Amino acid sequence: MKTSDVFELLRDGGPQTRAQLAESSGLARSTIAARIDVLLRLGLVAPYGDAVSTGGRPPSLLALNPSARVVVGVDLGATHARAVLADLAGTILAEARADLDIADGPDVVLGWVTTTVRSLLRGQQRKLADLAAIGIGLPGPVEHSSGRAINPPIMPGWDRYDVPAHVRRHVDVPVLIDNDVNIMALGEQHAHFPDVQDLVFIKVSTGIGAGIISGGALQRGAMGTAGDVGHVRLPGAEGVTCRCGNEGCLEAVAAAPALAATLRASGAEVTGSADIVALVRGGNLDAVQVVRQAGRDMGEVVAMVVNFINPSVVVIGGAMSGAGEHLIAGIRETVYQRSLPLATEHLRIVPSAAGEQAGVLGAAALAIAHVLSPAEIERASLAVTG
Amino acid sequence: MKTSDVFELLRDGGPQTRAQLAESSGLARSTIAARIDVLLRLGLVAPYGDAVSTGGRPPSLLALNPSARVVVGVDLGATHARAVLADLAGTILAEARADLDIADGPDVVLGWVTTTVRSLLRGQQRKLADLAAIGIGLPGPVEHSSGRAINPPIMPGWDRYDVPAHVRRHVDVPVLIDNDVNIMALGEQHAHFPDVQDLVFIKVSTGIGAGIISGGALQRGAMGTAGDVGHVRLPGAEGVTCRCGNEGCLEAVAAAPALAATLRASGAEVTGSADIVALVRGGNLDAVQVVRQAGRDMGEVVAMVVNFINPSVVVIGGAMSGAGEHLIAGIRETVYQRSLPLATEHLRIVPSAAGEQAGVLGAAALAIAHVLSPAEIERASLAVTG
DNA sequence: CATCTTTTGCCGGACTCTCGACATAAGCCG
DNA sequence: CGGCTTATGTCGAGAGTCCGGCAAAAGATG
Repeated sequence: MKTSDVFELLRDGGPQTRAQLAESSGLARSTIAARIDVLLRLGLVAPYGDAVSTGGRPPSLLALNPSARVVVGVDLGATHARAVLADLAGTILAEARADLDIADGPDVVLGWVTTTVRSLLRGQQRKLADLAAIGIGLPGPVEHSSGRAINPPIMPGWDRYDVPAHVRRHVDVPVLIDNDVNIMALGEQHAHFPDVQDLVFIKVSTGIGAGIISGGALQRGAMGTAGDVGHVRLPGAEGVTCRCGNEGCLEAVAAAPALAATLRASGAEVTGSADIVALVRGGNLDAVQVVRQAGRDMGEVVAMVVNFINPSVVVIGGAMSGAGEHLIAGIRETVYQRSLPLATEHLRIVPSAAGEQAGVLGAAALAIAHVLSPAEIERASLAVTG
Repeated sequence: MKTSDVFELLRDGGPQTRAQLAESSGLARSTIAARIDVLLRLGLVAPYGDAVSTGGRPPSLLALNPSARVVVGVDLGATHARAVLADLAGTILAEARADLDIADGPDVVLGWVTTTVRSLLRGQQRKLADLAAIGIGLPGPVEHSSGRAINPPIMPGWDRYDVPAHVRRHVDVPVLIDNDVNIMALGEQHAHFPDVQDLVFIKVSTGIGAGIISGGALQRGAMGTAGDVGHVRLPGAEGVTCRCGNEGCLEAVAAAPALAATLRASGAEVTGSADIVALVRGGNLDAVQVVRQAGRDMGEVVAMVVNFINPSVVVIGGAMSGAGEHLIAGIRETVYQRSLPLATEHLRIVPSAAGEQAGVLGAAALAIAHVLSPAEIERASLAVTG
């Protein structure tokens, strides 16, 4: 049983002919043909035109068929909900969003999710059977294995609520749940750093959190709460109290509310990260300075993260990342000063290329990873052959 | 091909009868018998006495046979070298150590290693063929896959030196190389926390470093330099310069040299961690206070690590850990104050139980993990059947 | 001591997997 | 257009795997 192996070859080897597959796998052409037949019947693989003939019958190229199935990725934030319909390559086919308060509780929010899943499918003339899985990101600590939020601070009514069960009652497909920052990390990796094994995504908005991909795998920690970088005590920030009850936290100094407060003190009218970003984009010097300083403060923590987990890419995302290079510049300034040369030698610190879509892309990636896992492929191929 | 699966069942299921194995694996008794036969011939499995009869012939219990093969674990420090001969359960059979300067270079140090391997084997009447692998820990950044040290600061002459090749020229067995703190983490996990998937080992002596086991796997980072926690900037330590060139580093405040300097300033005669530990053990109040404060300072960083990677166990080891509960108490004090409740709920912060042996135990564990990996088992069983 | 129960070793047969060969399809070339 | 080259589909044979049954072994039981 290893039709999944053939699939893997095709997946990360690009379009190939049967002969090439036989060559690189060591199996006989006839065996490969049988495997390919299964994958063709599953729709996971499709002909990809003919290659150039070398004098005889032209070989037919085979490639992964991204449109065989679709997945839905859902990104639930504190006050927004976003969903995409994506094919198996992660390409977005349709989008939806709503201003939805997570505090309205599972019934309301998941109700939106299930109706949106159906309407997205309808909008693309896709049948329910085409849907392979749903990935959902939640703004709080999540036990990935059970799909439940655990003591989430901003999600009243969600504590230990069985999200997959709820969704499956309405749409019976596998449902994968993870933390919102984790899926952003996944999304950025999937879409822009497919070959990077060690990536840290830092989300800056109301709070500051990190998603850690190390050794190629998402690191969730013992309780699923890994990635908290907002409450590191920052040198020089003594006396500033944070909503967590301690003082000197990074979040109390460099997250959006703190920057807004600073700017308000000098007369500007700002309430949230959007306003700050607007000011920076408008060239307001105060705002630029404040953001750059926030970058320096964050750099202190990023330097620590770089020393600790030694990623090859650090991605800065979240609402505040709209302030662009100023934030990144501040971060780089500190990181390259404070981190060890060996760790920064090949380090890239970049703004999120996926932007607001990082979350939904990651949720889709989570679903895709499930659907295309060897175990799932084997299960599916058994259903076709048997 | 799945004699390795049967082995796994036996490995983490404890002594079992063939019938039980057949039951839990779903295979037929005869198939299990064939697999067991191979494992018996390999020596990896051995009869483990008879179980109680239920009225007929008593079933024979089978269990992993730890003494089938042996491994050597080597822990190389800046000024010491330590090696153990261990069986496949990680039980130490014989030990050796020497005062050896790593700066003497690969030829001298690895010369000691190879001769020690042979003498350890001779001392236990073991043949060279009984040796299954060698694990070695080096005090610097290591590229695990190639077994080379990369730009190691305290290892002149070792940069990119091919350690496995050198060792294999004299003793032709697989040679696994890793960072010294990483193997300590492995050792502590293997010996005392076999079921823990998320463990951070913090070594405190001349420097401060961490070994990270997350999601059950050692996290080495992109360049193999993960785990550096010594050069985090500490709030309140501004102005103290560190050997790394920055200021305010944890290491410059809480590592052994800093503590020794503080104690010397108040008149005590101390040069290294051993002296400090002796003073603390002797009840010297100054020393106790200094160590406790060092604990608090470290706690600041440990709290950060706990928030970031969310381990279930933090182990404090290294020469300074001999100062015992005072150091740990200081760490706990800060961690439980600074870390998030969810992350500390089930967190244990404990002194290293393996102590000075953590390194060699971990090096042995690294070797054992290689020998007992499914791939290696399959390879070996092919050699027996074919 | 004879019989019964349960485990273990052995063996034939069924099943599956994989291979290589052969026939067919498809395009190139004179 | 017919022969040539190369790719693809089909099929039977061989190898290996796994299962179930049977006989022997080892101890319990009366």
